[in-house]
Amino acid sequence: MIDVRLLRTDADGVRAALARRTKPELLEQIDQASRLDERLREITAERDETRRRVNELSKEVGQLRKAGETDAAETAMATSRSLGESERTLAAEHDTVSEALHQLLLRIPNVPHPDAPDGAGEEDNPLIKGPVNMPAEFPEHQRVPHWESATALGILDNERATKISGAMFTMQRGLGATLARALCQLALDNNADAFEEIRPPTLVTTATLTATGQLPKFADDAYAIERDDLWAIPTAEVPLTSLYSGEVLDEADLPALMMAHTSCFRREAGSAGRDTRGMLRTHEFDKVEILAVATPEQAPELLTMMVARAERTIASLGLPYRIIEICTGDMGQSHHRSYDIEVYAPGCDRWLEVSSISWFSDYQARRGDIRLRRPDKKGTEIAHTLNGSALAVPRVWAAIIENNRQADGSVVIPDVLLPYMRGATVISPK
RNA sequence: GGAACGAUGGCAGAGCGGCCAAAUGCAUCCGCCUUGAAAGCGGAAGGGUUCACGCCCCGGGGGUUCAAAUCCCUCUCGUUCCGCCA
Repeated sequence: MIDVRLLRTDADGVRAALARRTKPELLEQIDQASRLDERLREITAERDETRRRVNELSKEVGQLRKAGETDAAETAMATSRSLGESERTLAAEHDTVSEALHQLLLRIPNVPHPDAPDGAGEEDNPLIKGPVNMPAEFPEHQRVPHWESATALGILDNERATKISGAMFTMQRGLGATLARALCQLALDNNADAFEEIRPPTLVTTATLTATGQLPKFADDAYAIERDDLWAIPTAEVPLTSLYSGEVLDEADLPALMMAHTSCFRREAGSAGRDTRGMLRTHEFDKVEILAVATPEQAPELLTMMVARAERTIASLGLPYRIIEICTGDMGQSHHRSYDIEVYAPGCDRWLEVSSISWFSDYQARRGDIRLRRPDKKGTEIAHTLNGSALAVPRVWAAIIENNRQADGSVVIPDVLLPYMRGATVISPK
């Protein structure tokens, strides 16, 4: 949620910043929010003045009663009673306008960082680094899509996953399952020096899913368990961001760095038929997420640090990769600045997004009410949040299967994963 | 799932419907005292919103009343007991 006060003091600045997202309808929404805010302030002032008089009169009633002046007390009560009527009307109007403004603000995206590159969409995302580890050409045996080679190796059994749970669910078996878990372990171990490991719940309340920005706008993309009013998390970002919601953190305790390995659940509504093969897009997958709650000053450096950490893990696997920055037209609604790491998969001949690292400025923290207190300052301020995937399993798994495929059809396991593979060094055909 | 009790400031814990933003203790900060500290003494100190006056905040929501931390309803969470259970 953007700061309404910013809208008040610098409406033109907000307009200009959001115009960079190249969504014309946003500007209309901002104007509407400004109008609602103005109206809200008028009503609030009027309501508060009425309340002040009621409070005043009520005190008088008490004093008059005590003094035995019953008639005067009755008069004051009558006045207060009629004021109470108008107070109720004003309060109702206040609540209506306030709710309308709130709903509108929930849907207005974050302002992009001044240095975020301009652009209309995906095609304008600038390349920041790479390609790294990219061979001049790939031998024919690497040009096999993982859904074919992995199925042949017996480590991917999507046919049975579909039987059990329906389309777009996957299942790894044997060393394939071990490999998936090894990737998570690697990502956790690579970040354990700085990040506290958390094992959060994967079912969360509506309030929690709203705080991170998934609701109300993306309700169709999340699995809902209606009977209990719970939602399955699409990413560990959701519970981790809300870990400190409603709390005031001491500046000395920041940044709070957390990581978690969880299943992630996505309905992928609207993407039926796209990327449905193999492990490119699935309803349930494993991911290791890293996340920071920080002061505004700490945030830029943390963003760099988190990108570097995600990169280091990908690089250590020996996969061809590149880093791109997300331009204003392609940025997610909560993002302030954002980078993607992509891995090349020769079998499907595609760059696969395997990590997305973003700085949310105070957008999420305002929704989630995460604040910080400075030692010498009165009051509190809204914290900043950042998060990113340290490693998302399916696409990295797929890229390993394709990139490490040998001429005989076997797949060599990257060295950094060997400690987690129970002695296996290669996945061979049966 | 059933029953009883509970939820108040950083923590603990008072609080006859009006004198309650809220006692007291601990913790914190600033003085005094001391070579320095502890103890003792004196003082300061909640959050949100507003340019400000003010308004709002005693788990959330609703109600009664001129007036609610206080009464009523409801939800959530916690504790204890019973039941069920991997």
